[in-house]
Amino acid sequence: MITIKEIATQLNMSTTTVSNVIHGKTGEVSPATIKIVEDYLKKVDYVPNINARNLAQNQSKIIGVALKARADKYENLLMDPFVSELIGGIEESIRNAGYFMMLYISRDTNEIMRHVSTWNVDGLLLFGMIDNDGIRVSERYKKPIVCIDTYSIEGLKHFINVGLNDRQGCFDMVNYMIKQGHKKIAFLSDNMRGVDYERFSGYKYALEGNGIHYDESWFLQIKPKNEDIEKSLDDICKRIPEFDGVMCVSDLYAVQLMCALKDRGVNVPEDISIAGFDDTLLGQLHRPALTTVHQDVKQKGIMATDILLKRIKGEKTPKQVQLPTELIIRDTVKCRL
Amino acid sequence: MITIKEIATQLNMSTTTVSNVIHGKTGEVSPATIKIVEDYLKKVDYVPNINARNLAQNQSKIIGVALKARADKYENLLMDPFVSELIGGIEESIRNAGYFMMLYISRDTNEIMRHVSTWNVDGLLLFGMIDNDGIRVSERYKKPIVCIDTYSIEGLKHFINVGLNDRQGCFDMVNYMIKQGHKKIAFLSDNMRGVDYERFSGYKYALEGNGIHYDESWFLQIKPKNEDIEKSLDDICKRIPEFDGVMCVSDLYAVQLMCALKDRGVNVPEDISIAGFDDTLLGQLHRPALTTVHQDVKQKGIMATDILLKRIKGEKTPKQVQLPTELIIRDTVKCRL
DNA sequence: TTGTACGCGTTATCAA
DNA sequence: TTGATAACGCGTACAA
Repeated sequence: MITIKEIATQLNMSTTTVSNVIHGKTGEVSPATIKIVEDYLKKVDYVPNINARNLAQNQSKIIGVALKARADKYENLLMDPFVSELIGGIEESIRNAGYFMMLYISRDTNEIMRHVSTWNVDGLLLFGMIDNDGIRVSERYKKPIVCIDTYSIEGLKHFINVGLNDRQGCFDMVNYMIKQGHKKIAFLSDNMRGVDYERFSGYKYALEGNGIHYDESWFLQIKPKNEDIEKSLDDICKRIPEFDGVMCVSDLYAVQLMCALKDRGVNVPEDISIAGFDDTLLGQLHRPALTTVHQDVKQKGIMATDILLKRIKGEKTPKQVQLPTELIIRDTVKCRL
Repeated sequence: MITIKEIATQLNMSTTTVSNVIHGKTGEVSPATIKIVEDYLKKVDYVPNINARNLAQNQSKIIGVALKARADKYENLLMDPFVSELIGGIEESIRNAGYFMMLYISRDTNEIMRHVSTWNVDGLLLFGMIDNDGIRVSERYKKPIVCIDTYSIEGLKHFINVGLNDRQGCFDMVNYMIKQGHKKIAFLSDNMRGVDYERFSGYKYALEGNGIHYDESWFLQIKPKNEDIEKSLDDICKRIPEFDGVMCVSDLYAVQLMCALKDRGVNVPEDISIAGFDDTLLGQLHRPALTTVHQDVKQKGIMATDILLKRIKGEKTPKQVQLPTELIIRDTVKCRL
């Protein structure tokens, strides 16, 4: 770990000169000196001490990526294919921009804030915030923040959000199902907040637009925690005969449901149609292949990161981005006409 | 962002006293002062500047997690369920130990080394290293390093490795297949190095132990890159009639193969038996459910992190860990007797 | 029990 | 074109 000071001593010059060369301030240095310094830097394989640099410049070159885990979900958030694909896109963007990614998962918003201020991150990417979490963080932390998939009416004033037209996506799919002759369509989710609520709204809106009356009993609740999932899937399967189809809030749930159904001798799509949302690997690698609402998850991560980086540089960006969805018609919704 | 100096001024005392209280060196400070300082710290919500602290102590509290991506694989490494589950375990362990995780993905070992020295990470977790990559890094970087799933005869002297009894796992599975009446069993993989080679060895050893002669043509090569995968799967499917079963090097490939087969009207396990390796979500959520070799991926991540943390603290640890495998018999290998 | 002063490695200002 | 020197915020030896 050689330092600038040491290099300066070795080369019999000042730290300023060395530093100038390192930063390409060539206008200030004679070509001969530049050459000498550059050669020496290469020879000793100089690596700047990032702590010293950050201290001097009051920056960090770190993008904090904070995922808020929900208490009622899996212990391992990254196992959700949606999350891992998102992180993949984010990591790539951060790296390409010459920044560094510090990943932090927590159930506790306070912990996240502490983490963020400790590292004095240059910007923050937030996922999994519900209700006022995002606002709380952005009020406390004055650096740029971009949320992903956060719905909050008040929040719109406080933070930038990169989201999806969730409502439209679900609306389109349910409309499609109705056009294929489905009438009694259930909605499967684990909760009714944020993204899930938006998707639910699109679902309900499509039903109503086609003169189908939504009944509360059409909401099928899955409990994703390890110890509850089997039981809740069993309950759901028992109710399946009541319906023509199920709109699932995610591919993961759609596939879990299809497995449970198959284990009970129920055939998809002959006995019941299933639609998913997200278009992850899980649905693509299922047979029958899952009919689903596509979103470009990786792109979402990239876009959120790009906006954040622009904000860090002080550039203008949109305050809200809503990515489009696309219907992917595969084999789990059957025509019942 | 209040500093110690400022607090000291406000409270009319020295920075040393404030610092001492922060670090719980209470033996040196009067109870009254402690109270005053602690209250004030809470009031202003003091957060230490980590850069200054790290600079002064020449540490970082960061664990670097470097994934080496292979050029011939997917662009998005995290999409592999195995990788994301592993990272999930690692992140949890790092966080619980009060450290921070900096994730870095690259195809270039040099880049990884630069990243590591830049941040002066306290320890390094390495995944995806092949051949001498691990050695190169550990020779250059003098802080503790733990590799995950790296095979290298020379490497054993240089670095700690947390791995799996890959050979035994594959051996057991192929043995089981043979006992179920399979004779011509192919091996599906994308390469023949590291982990894949070990698994292949177990496969071959099981064949030979049962008097079955392995022929080179039994190696089925899949090309995982987006643009090649369809073609390579097509080629593989054409060769399936030659075999009784296929031992796949990963669940991911097993599931991809099963989808390709189903699309071509080939039934698993009636027409051909398929076995996987890893026991990820993908195989669990497939029907027929995948018969596979289980490994506790999350545990692998946790164990690697724990060993690294012990090394950082200067404690003794084993140099090599080999986690066990377990056969998971589900529905994709049929009895052919 | 409390305070002074310096070092950590870098950047930046200003003088030479 | 180059060189002193002062910050940046924290930790700590040593002095008071």
